Amino acid sequence: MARVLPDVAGFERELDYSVPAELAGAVRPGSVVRVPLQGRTVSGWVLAFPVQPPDGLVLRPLVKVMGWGPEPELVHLAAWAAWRWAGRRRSLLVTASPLVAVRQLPPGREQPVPYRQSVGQGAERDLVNEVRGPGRHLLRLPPVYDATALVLALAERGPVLVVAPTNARAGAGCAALRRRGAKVALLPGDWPLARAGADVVIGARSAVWGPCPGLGSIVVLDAHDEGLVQEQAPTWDAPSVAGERARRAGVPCLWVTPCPTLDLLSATDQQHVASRATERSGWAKLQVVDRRRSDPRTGLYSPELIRLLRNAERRVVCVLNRKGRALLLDCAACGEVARCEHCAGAVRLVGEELTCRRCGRSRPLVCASCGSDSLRSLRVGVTRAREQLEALAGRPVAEVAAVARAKGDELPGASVLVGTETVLYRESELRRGGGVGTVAFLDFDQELLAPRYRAAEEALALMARASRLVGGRSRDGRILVQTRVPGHPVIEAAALADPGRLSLAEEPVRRALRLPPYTALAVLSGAGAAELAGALENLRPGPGAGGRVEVSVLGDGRWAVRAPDQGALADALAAVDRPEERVRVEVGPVRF
DNA sequence: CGGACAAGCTGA
DNA sequence: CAGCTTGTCCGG
Repeated sequence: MARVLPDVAGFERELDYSVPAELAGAVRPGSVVRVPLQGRTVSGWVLAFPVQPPDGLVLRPLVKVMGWGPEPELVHLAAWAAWRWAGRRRSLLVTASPLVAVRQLPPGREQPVPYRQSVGQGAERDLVNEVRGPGRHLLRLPPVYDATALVLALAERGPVLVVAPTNARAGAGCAALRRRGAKVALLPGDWPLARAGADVVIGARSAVWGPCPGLGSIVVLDAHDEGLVQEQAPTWDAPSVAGERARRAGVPCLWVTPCPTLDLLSATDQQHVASRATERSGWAKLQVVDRRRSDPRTGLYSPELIRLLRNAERRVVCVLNRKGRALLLDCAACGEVARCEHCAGAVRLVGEELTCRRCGRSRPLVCASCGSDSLRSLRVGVTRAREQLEALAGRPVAEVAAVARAKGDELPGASVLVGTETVLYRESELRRGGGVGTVAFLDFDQELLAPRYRAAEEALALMARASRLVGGRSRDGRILVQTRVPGHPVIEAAALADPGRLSLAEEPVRRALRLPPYTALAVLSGAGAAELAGALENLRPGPGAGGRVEVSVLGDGRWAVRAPDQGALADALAAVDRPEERVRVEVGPVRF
C-alpha cells in the first residue's frame, strides 16, 4: 500500500491506499496519483511506498498514477518548510510538481552525466575552488556581474540549480548558458527535462523547489532580492529553502548578491568578497546632491539635476516613489494643510478633486478653512513631477508605468523618463532602447527614512539595481541622488562601492532593538489573528514550545510575534491550535 | 476543501 | 411536512 497526501486545500492528513498490481510499477515516493476521497477522486502525492498496511482497516485502491512528481528529498523538504513557515505542505508540493502531468521523461539520461568543459575563466575557477564543501557561502559580487562563467565552472562538479529573482533573469541566464553549450532546463516549462537530468536547472524563485537529480550545488542570484520571497502563506524565501536543501544534500549553497542583508550574513557559514577593484568597477559612480539647505517646496529639482536633464547625452531615468499628482497640498492664501472634512486625514489631488486617503471621500478643489481656490502641492507625485521636469529640462519627459500595459507596449522614446521605483524593473526594455546613462533619485530620503526596519537595506538594493541599469563605473554609469542625509550609511556604502559599511552601521541598531537576525519575527493578520495571538501569549515555555515568544499589537488588526530564533518561533506556532477564523501567518523576513 | 447528513427554519 | 438553509463532521 501507499501513504498519500491528498491535494486538498486545508487538508493535512495522510491517508493509506492499496496499490493495484498493474499500477505498482509506476508508483514511487513523490509520484502524483489520483485517489478516492469521500466519494470523489482527488489528486495527491505518494509520501511513502511501499508501507505496511495498518490492521483492521479496509483500504480503497489508488485510481490512477498521473506521473512523475517531486523527488523524495523534496517531499521531506516541504515538510520542513511547512514547519519553518507555519504553513501546510500542499502549496509547497504543488510548487515542486510539474504544471501538467508528466507520464514519461524525455529520453537521454535517467542518470545525470557530470558536465565537463574547459571554461578558462580564472577568477571564477578560483571562486569555485573556494566554495568546495557544503555550507552556505555568501558571494559578495558587484551589481554588474555576469554569473554565467561561475555557473559553468560549478557545473563541472555536478548539476547546478540556479534560482533567479525574476523569470526575465532566469530566461536570460538560460540563454547565455545554452550559448556556452550547457544542457539547461528552464523552469517551470522544462520540468520533465530537469527531472530527467540536466547540467543546469534554472528558474525564478519556485525553481528552488525544482527537480535536480544528482544535485551538485545551488546558486541563488541576487539573494537579497524581495522577488525571492513568496507573498502568499507559507511565506517561504528561496535563499533559506536553498540553504536547507543544499545542507540536506551535503552540497554547497551559493548566495550571490551585491548587497548582503544582515539576515543573509547571519545565516552564512563563509563569506567571499570580490576584490576591491572588481567591486568598485561594478558599482555606478554616485553623485550626491546635498539638499539640506534647499526649500522643501522646490527641493525636488536641484541645479545639478536640471543641468543633467538639459545636457545629458544618454537617457536619464528619474525615480520618484510617489504615484499620482499631488499627495499633500496647502492653501496659498492661509497656509492651512488641506484635510478631509469628515476624518481630518490628509487629502490628495485626484483629477480635479481632493480625495481623502483614509476614508476615500471627495470634495472640490477649495481650501476648507478660508475658501481660497489656490492650493499648492507640498509633495508632488510622478504625474506632476513629469510636467515640472519637462519645463525644467526643455525637452520631452515621459512617465513610465510599472509594467508594460500590453504586449509589445514599448517604453516611450523620450530621452528623459520618470516613474516610481518600478521603472528600474523594466531593465531589459530600457537596455534595448539604447540603455541608460544616469538614474536620478529625486527624493531618496523617502527610501532612506521609511518607517520599516529594513528600509536602509532596501534602499541600498535600489542603488544596486540602478547600478546594473547604468552599467557601473566600468561603463561610465552614473547615479544622481538628492538627499538631506548625505552622510547616511547607505549613501556611503554606494558611493564607496562597499556594502559592508551598511552592515556595520545596521548591526548594532538591530541588536539593540532586538530585530532580526537577532530575533525571529512573524506577523499575524486576518479575522482570527487576535485569537491566535492570545494562544501564543499563553503558551508555557517547555520542550515542545522551544522557548518563549512575545506577542505585541501592531494595530490595524495585525500582531507581531517575536522569538529568540526561527526554530523557537516555528515550534511555538506549531504548538498552538489554529482558530476557526482565517489567520494569515507571515514568518519573517517581514516588512514593517 | 467539499460532500453527507442532521438539525433548524419557513410557509402552506 | 416538503423544501430549503445552516452547521458539523470526516475522509484510508
